[in-house]
Amino acid sequence: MRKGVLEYCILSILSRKEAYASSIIDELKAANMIVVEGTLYPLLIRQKNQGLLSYRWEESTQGPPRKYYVITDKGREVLSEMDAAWQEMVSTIQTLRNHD
Amino acid sequence: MRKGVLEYCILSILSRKEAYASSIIDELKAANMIVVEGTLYPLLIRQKNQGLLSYRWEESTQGPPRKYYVITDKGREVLSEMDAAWQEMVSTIQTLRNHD
DNA sequence: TTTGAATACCTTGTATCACAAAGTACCAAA
DNA sequence: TTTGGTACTTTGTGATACAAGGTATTCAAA
Repeated sequence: MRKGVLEYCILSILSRKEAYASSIIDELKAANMIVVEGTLYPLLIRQKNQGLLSYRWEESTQGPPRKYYVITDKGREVLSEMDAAWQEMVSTIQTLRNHD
Repeated sequence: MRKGVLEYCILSILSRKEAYASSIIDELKAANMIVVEGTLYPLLIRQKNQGLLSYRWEESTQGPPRKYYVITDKGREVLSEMDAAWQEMVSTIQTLRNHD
């Protein structure tokens, strides 16, 4: 029953292109999903420690350097498992919800 | 970001007919959703304390008396809010997932 | 030159929640 | 009267999301 929707969203965003924390927060916000820094930073570190992400530093002209996260092959594997798990969850809820 | 999928499932099940904890677990299991007693009992108590559920005792021929939970009017209201929130979550994920 | 605003990263403390495990209690059949 | 099945409850632990605060860099304005 452990959900991990947020992890799913992060991997999903990073599967399209690399990004740094603040930009991920913006993208989530644009999708109506509120996440704060205190949630996201530890989560990125966790996913990196699990081998799902790597990162590189990049200078910015607008302030301090940015930590760009990149999804790994293992991250893509896990993402596709999460796709399946999410689809199953959606259809489970649908079953429960329309059961008569 | 706190979702409460499990709360949603419980209200959904109880919106069809009253039930006691063990039968709810069986129904969830039938829908491929594993939930254990130590999760469900506190959750039912929480929802009761929030006024979403009430309960009554009923004797059983098969063992100890059962605590049948019943959804309240407020519970039905919250359930319909959860319906909307769930639909929004599903479409948010879809947006993130298919964004290009 | 220093100050402040903007950007970005990180940490700490707290509350909640799902689970494992153990405990309590009732009943019927062997 | 003991055993097995059913049912409810509690306790302890780990994970996680959040609020709040802290550190550090850059640039522009005072």
